[in-house]
Amino acid sequence: MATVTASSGTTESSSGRERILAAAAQRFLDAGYVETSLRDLAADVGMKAGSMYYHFESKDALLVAVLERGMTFMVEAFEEVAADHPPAENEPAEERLAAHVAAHLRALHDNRAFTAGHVTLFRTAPAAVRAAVLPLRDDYEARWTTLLGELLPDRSPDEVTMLRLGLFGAMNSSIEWLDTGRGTVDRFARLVAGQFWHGVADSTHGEGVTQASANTSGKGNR
Amino acid sequence: MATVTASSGTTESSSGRERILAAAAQRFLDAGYVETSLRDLAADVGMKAGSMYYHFESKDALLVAVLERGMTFMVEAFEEVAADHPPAENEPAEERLAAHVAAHLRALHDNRAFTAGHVTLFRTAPAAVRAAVLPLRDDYEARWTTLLGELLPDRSPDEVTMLRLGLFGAMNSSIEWLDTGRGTVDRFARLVAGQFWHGVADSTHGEGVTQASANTSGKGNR
DNA sequence: TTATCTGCCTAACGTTTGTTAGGCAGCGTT
DNA sequence: AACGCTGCCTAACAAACGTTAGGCAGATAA
Repeated sequence: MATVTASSGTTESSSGRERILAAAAQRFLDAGYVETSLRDLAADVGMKAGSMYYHFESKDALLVAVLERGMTFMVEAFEEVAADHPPAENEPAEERLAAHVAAHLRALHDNRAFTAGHVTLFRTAPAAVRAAVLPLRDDYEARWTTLLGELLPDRSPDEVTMLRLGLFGAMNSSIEWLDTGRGTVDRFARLVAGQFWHGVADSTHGEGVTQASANTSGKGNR
Repeated sequence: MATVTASSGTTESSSGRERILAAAAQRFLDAGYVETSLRDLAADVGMKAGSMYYHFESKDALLVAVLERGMTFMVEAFEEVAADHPPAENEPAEERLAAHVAAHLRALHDNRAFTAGHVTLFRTAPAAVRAAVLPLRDDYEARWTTLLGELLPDRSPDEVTMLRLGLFGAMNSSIEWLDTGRGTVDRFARLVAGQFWHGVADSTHGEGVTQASANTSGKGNR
């Protein structure tokens, strides 16, 4: 199986490559990987299909580049919050969790085009693509596992793992229904963090998530 | 846009149609919809590609049939539990929730091949396919919304909707990592139900979810 | 001026895809 | 015996796909 590389290359910024990357991310998100043709993609950026091979060695490499950037956004957002909420301080666990949940959701939705691929099309991506992106994903997941392990010292590692996967499922699935918008994302973040920590039976919910723009019927799916 | 029908037809049971349906469900789950070719699919059931058009009018109709069956499993499982846990009795809300969570996860994993499509490939399915399956989906979601509304009378409808979507995300994403097996699924169901209701800070977790066969590194993705 | 590199285009290639028209063996019914 | 239905096959179709080889205008450097 041929390896697929995509990271770096030259000085990173050339307008052509960047425009292809952005258009590809958007199309992969809207239509999926296989159903996106290089000809349509090229038309988006005012090129012809063959021309894109000057910037990317293959369609697979394009997907790898999109996914790598997406996961890089997530890792950077995590690191930023981790710096502000170090484990040493005796900050309440609930607040540390809330900060990380908010950061995850913000990074996810602010860079939706690049990050959503990890939710929607990583599973069925070509094997070579998955292999190329997996180290970055494992890295991010390991940070969360460590964090939750610190926050829940009396839970077994297996429980921590399953709780993390459940939390990821709750957060990441919002890609498919939560209307983008800072206020909305932050409100959902508070709801999820509060629910994850205190449960839903707790009557002391915050200021409330009213007027949330949830796509309640699913009919908005295009 | 041409409509796509698939439900019923004859007496339902003819070996040919049924074998195609099962093989298609499995292949769609493993490889995705577009990346599954009718020729490979036909080979699975010992046929040639053209022969399948005797049973299904198109590839899209095949996908519709798979998704319809999957959602039917879910609805039936819900109804079964709803009959045993009627709203009238003053059963603790926590127990009603736990029963429904367990039923959802069991139905999901016991019929994995048919149900998983709703998680993994509904979003990017052809528009005609989504339109054909959407009524069944809306029906199932409405049952859950009603249930959660009864269980959480002091939450706003918007909050209920978002909590449901979060719960669905946590449950449904397990399709991608939870090893099938009755014991495992039931243990995860108890963990999720307990976490959703009491939160993760509650120290009185049940007998514990040890030895859970979670695919912790994600490396198991094929 | 000449040479080199960047960035894109044209035109084609081989392959794979969903789909269809027509045929044919086996069976039960009349 | 003739008929019709079921269930599958063969062979081909047009369309779309990812990818490649070669070329060409413009800028930059020697």
